[in-house]
Amino acid sequence: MATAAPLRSRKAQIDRTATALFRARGFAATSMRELATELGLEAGSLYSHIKSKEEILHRVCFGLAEAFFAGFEAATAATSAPIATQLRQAIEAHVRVLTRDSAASAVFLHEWRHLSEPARSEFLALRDRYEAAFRSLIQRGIATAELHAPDAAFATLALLASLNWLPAWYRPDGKLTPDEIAHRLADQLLGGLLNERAAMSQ
Amino acid sequence: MATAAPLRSRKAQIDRTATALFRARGFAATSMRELATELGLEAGSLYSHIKSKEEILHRVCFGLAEAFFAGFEAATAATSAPIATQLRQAIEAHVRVLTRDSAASAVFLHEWRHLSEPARSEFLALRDRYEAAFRSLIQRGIATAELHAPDAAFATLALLASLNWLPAWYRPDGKLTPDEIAHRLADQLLGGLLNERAAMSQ
DNA sequence: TATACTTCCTAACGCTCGTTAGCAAAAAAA
DNA sequence: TTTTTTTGCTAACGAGCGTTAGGAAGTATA
Repeated sequence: MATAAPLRSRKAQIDRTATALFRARGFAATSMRELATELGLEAGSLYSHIKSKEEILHRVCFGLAEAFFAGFEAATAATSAPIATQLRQAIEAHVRVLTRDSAASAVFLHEWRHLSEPARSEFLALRDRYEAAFRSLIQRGIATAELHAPDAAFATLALLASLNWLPAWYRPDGKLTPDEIAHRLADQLLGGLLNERAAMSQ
Repeated sequence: MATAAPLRSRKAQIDRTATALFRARGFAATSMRELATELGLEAGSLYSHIKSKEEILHRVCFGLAEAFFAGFEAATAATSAPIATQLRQAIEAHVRVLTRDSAASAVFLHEWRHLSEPARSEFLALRDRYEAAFRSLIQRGIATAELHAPDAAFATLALLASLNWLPAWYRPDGKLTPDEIAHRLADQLLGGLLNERAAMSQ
């Protein structure tokens, strides 16, 4: 019944469309009938491809978690590099994931609470691990005097906060490219953390 | 039928309880029956005090908007003060509103999309005005060379982003008082904006 | 005491929800 | 060509939703 060669599998199409709806209306306020209409289907037909509404949310949330971890690990793979450099690259990697799919990012950031147990707890554990990785990096930077902050945990939260607000205002057709945004954000956020001497080399 | 003197009006109790539920589960996923149970009532009884579910959301969102504006205007009333000082006080005022009622703040930040028109547009207009007020302050700071940033709009978004993530991690029983948090956040966020010379006087 | 107001109840309304069962047609594989 | 897989339909299920009508009991006011 499919007309031409589908660019992506039907399942992937459902995920993409659902992600956009979840972002715009929220998970709970998005109905399967709405999603089906958006895809030109009837509600029941969705279940030939997916198991449940929550399954979609699960895939989106855990898929993005994987992307964030992959970005961080690539950014900090060069363990001999200056901490400030690693942190800058981790920030830019984080921004790149956020901008590559800002709808999925918004869902990742706000809709995870609609996961039921045990997925919800698993998700939060992942998020904590990610946050801890950033914190550890900043702590090491403070220890080596490359960075300067009164409280590493506090600085980490403020840093991730700035980054994670991005999907709320980022527009793919805006005047700044994702890379420019990443660079500027890193500049501004590292500005408050860098030690004056180290700042010269950045 | 009321037992003792109610500390607050029933309506206010409903608002408070609903706010907590809206924050925890989201507006759409919170049912009136759930809210009623939390208050020891039946669902229908709520409607002796309120007109609709959305009316509660409306009150929370617009009430907080008012609080934010009041804080900003008080912080910037001394127009002859250095821009950096005004900005610091505006930041601290914002944080104080966020910490005074972090549940309502979280609802204000995330649940406004469930307002129906025209309330939704009115809300967004208010939010834009508030953001513009911050941006204007920063722009003037750049113009007088008190502040330093490549792009005022960008700096404003990053600044408010850091602040608005606060309700996500703030705990009233944490080790930092609201004032300490406000002060530290202001320190860290102004750090990236202050010109080096002006920084001495801060 | 009579009157009004506040507060809450029970019962039900029309509606939408996520999901399932059973079937059918097209596409792909054999 | 036969078989299997993919994709989609219609119809309906049980449940929960926000909300309302109408009544009753307690409290305050006159």
